[in-house]
Formats: sequence, C-alpha cells, structure tokens
Amino acid sequence: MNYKIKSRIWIEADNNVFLGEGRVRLLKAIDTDGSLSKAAKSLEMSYKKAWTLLDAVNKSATKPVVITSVGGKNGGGAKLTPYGKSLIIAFDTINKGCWKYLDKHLDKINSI
Amino acid sequence: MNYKIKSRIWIEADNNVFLGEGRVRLLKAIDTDGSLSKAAKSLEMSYKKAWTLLDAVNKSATKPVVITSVGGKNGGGAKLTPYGKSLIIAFDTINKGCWKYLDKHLDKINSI
DNA sequence: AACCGTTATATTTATAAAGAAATAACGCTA
DNA sequence: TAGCGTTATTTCTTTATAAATATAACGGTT
Repeated sequence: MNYKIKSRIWIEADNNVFLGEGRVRLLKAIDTDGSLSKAAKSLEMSYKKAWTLLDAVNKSATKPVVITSVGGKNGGGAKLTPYGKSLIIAFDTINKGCWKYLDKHLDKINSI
Repeated sequence: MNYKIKSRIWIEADNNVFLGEGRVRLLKAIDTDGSLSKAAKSLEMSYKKAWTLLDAVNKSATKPVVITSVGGKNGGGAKLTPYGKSLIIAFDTINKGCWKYLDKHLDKINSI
C-alpha cells in the first residue's frame, strides 16, 4: 500500500485566518451567483455559516474583497471586487503548486 | 499590513490520517522519553489522547512505527522503530520544504 | 505475594462547534 | 404602501470533540 500526502494552506492577517480553501470556494460561488444566499445554497451551506465566513474575510482583508448591498431591485446581492478575483487566482495558483511540490516529494516517505 | 501564509500537511493511508504534525510531535517525545505516559506529560496532553493518537498511527502504518511493552522492569515503555525514526526525518524535511515553497510564493498575494 | 510504573480501555462529564429557526432591516417595484 | 428577495443578527438546540476519572492487566522487582 502507498501513502498519500495532503495539505491545507491558508492566509493569515494579524493572527486571524483571512483566506482558506473553504473561503475561496465561497468567494467563487459568490462570483458565479452574485448573491450570498444563492452561493450558500449551491454549496449546501447554511446562510449563517456563509455570512460568518464572508464577514471574517471582509474584516481581516486589507482591501475590500466583496461588496454587499441590501434591498433594491433584486433584493440586494454580493459582488467580488477585482481584488477579490485576483485573490482567488493567486490562492489557487499557490495551492496547486503546493500540491505539486508535495506529490514530488512523497517518495521520501514511500521509499523508506 | 502584510499577510502570512500557513500550512498543515499530513500523510494518509487508505483514507485514514496516518501522520500529521501533532503525531510527529508525539513520536519525537516518545523517542526522547521512552514512554508514552511521559511523552504525554511532556506535551501537556492527556494519556488517553496520546494513546489514541499512537493507536491510530500504528493501525494505519504499513510497518511498525512504535513498539510498546507493558509490565516488567520499569513498568513497560514505548520505543520507536528505525522505520519510525526515518518517518520523522522525512516528514520534517517535506514539511520544511513546503513552508519554504509557500513563503517564496506569498508575494503573489501581497503584491496584488 | 505485594508493589510499582507502565500500557490499555471504558465511562462519564465538560466544553466547543455546528445547525436550525426566527426576525429585523433595506430599497426597489408595482 | 404592501410585497419581494436580499443582507444582517439573535437565540436556541443539537451534535461533535475534548477532558476527566476510574479501572484492569502486565511483568519484573523486592
């Protein structure tokens, strides 16, 4: 039997978690759906949990990541800023690179 | 303010966690102390928690990692196998390399 | 045979995290 | 002004995790 190697990476700001895989997944869904409640539904997550995650992201970010609006034509919505979109891309790039690095070095374990 | 990037890596065997940072820390303490109960104390962890961790390691390992003995001269003890010692070294090597990789690419986030 | 320091295990009790449900507020539309 | 679909927030309940406690078994030593 061969072992597998796994990882989780996350970004911290001032000792608080800012971005992780779950939060990036939520940001992607917001970008697709244009709404926090719809994003929550599409991820099979409670609205409250999604709201709490997004709130944490916005509070620890150095620049706005998602702009929310309440009321109006369609009831409101949530929209990623260009900064938010760039964050998703950068995070995914680093994450995939990390996986690649780890897979490349797993034989250090399997060959013992 | 600048972001920091953090990670956790772990090894899985057959969809079960085999080795992670906490388990490696425990193995190191066992190697130092020669006893699971002493290792637990030195890590300020309950004996039961330490035992459960070690049990999980032994159950999912492909080769013996720690040999325990009960009764006898000093009441018994726990001793790493050569395989166990090699695992610690390999895990730490990969983990440090992962940190280095991530730190090198953090500017992808900070420079947005 | 009694003692000792271990490993091994079950049971109970706290504590923390997650989930569910309800409600308010907002601003456009009709 | 009543209705709609959102965001925003509180409260309560449930579930999962961790911690604490107790006890058995082992095999040398004295």
